Amino acid sequence: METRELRYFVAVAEELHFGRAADRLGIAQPPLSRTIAQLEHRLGVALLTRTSRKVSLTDAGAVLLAEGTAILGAIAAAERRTRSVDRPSLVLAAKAGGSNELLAKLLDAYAAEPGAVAVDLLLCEAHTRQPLLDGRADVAILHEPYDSTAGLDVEALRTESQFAILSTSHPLAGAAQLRMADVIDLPELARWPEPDGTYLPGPGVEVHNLTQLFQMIALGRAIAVMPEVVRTGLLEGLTAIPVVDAPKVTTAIAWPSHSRSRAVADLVRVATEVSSPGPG
Amino acid sequence: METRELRYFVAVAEELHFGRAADRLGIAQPPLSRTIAQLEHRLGVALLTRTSRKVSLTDAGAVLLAEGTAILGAIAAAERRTRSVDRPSLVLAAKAGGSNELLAKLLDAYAAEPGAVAVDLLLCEAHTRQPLLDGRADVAILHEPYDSTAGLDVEALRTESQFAILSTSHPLAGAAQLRMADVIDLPELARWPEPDGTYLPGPGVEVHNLTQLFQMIALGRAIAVMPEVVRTGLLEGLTAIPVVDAPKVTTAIAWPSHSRSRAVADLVRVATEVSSPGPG
DNA sequence: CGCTATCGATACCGGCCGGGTATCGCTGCC
DNA sequence: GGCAGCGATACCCGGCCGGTATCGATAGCG
Repeated sequence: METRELRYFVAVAEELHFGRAADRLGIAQPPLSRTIAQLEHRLGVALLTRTSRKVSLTDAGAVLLAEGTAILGAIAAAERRTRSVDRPSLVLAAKAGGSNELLAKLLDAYAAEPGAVAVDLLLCEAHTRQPLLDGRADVAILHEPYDSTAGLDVEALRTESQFAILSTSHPLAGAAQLRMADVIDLPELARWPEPDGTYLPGPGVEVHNLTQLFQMIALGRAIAVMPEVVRTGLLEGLTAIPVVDAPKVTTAIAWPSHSRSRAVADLVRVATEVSSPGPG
Repeated sequence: METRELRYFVAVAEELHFGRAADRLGIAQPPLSRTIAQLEHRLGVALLTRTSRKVSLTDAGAVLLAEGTAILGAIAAAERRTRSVDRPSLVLAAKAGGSNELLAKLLDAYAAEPGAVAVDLLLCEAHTRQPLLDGRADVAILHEPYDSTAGLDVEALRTESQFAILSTSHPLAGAAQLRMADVIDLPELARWPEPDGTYLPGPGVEVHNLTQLFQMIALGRAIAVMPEVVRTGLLEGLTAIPVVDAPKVTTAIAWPSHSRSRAVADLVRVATEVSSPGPG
């Protein structure tokens, strides 16, 4: 199976439309049809069912789509990592607006290490997992269970309970504490994008970063349940109320499991030291 | 980067010889040289340093070799899994001769499940990780910390302490218990292959499966430190003595982290049920 | 019920690229 | 210094990839 075939198949499987997929790939539609047919022939399985009006995935196609996107990400990652060997530097992916205090401590402590390399920050709107998988980042700060850690090596840094963030004018703003049942069905509960960038259907506002979320909350248009850490530096007019039965959120540092980089190992070690209780 | 380029590069990087690599790939040497040069040009990095007498890897080449073999394995896995979607069956990799009792219970219990599919057993000489990565197996039984679980999802099944296995005529055979310091430097300590099939240098006998190991031990040519489970059905003339400070060994069931197979999920659940304490 | 727009498949053609053979240039060795 | 081994280069050929033109099927519509 060639990379080209995989790229073409993934494009069609995502678009479910040969014309649009060909467009996205920058080629004409006939060679695309032919390549997919060849791939199916060689695998001996139908990947797509097509009528002249509709294209859909078979079970086998769904499997190949899942594995194929992972493989294409791994290839992109391999290229980037291979290219950047000679200029040692580290890209750390983190969520914009989140965990800033931990991040600052980590960067300071790592910079003081002997043999520290330059650390570039990749601030992501939401998910830090994708850049890790496709090689745009070497290490990522993420939050379980919100972010999936499948296929990554992970070191937990700290665990926090969660708070409801809401406008001080919200009816629930006076409560001393809340339970998930109090908030889970509220129509103003903000919705985050899924890893693929789409939103699950629902009533709440669609937000794609923390700044936007906080503005929405301040305007009384949204509420959210978030880890304790975002309380620091909360906007005027917002309040945080503990949600006692919300699942604990673990802030963790993650890296590709086959990473052999000295710099990554150092950064992870510093991260655990910085976040562990005790002096330092 | 195309799969073909990656295959070619990995062949050269492993052989460190263009002629042999071309031979292994079934092509002539000139197109191989040309393809590698193109790859280097496109990546903008030297992957190999060649004199007319010797080929060696650059740092960048070492990175690409590591990532490339993983990618090629993933591609092979994707093909196999895609092909076998329509004929649901499951391949379980296990070490030949190890954990047989657990294995039997697992297979029996799973077969009794509603919706169980056929389970094929892949009995490996040593490492069950590789067949999992390259798609020859869907699930594997492995032992931490002996086997690396990087990139896999793992469910621990049971944890055991370790025993020294030795001939009854061995000088240490009479001891009630041992410590690692008693055995670690013994010249007859058997050596297992690394994941790549090679052996680390050392004095001990090179063994590649349990049967062979036990024969060597019975002959007084070797000793080994192994999990408790191998005591059941120990050969005549062998004895097992607890090594009190040896690291605990965890038997675990592992599967590729992006697996979405119902059958795998069922098998893992049954495995945890079968191995958990209590009735059943 | 037929016209039409849409969409994937097919037919066919041209250029590029991947693979082959022949050969060169370099290097270590007897 | 002759020779053998090895990778690079030169050059040719055929197949495959991508393009245009067109077909066949189907859903929507009046």
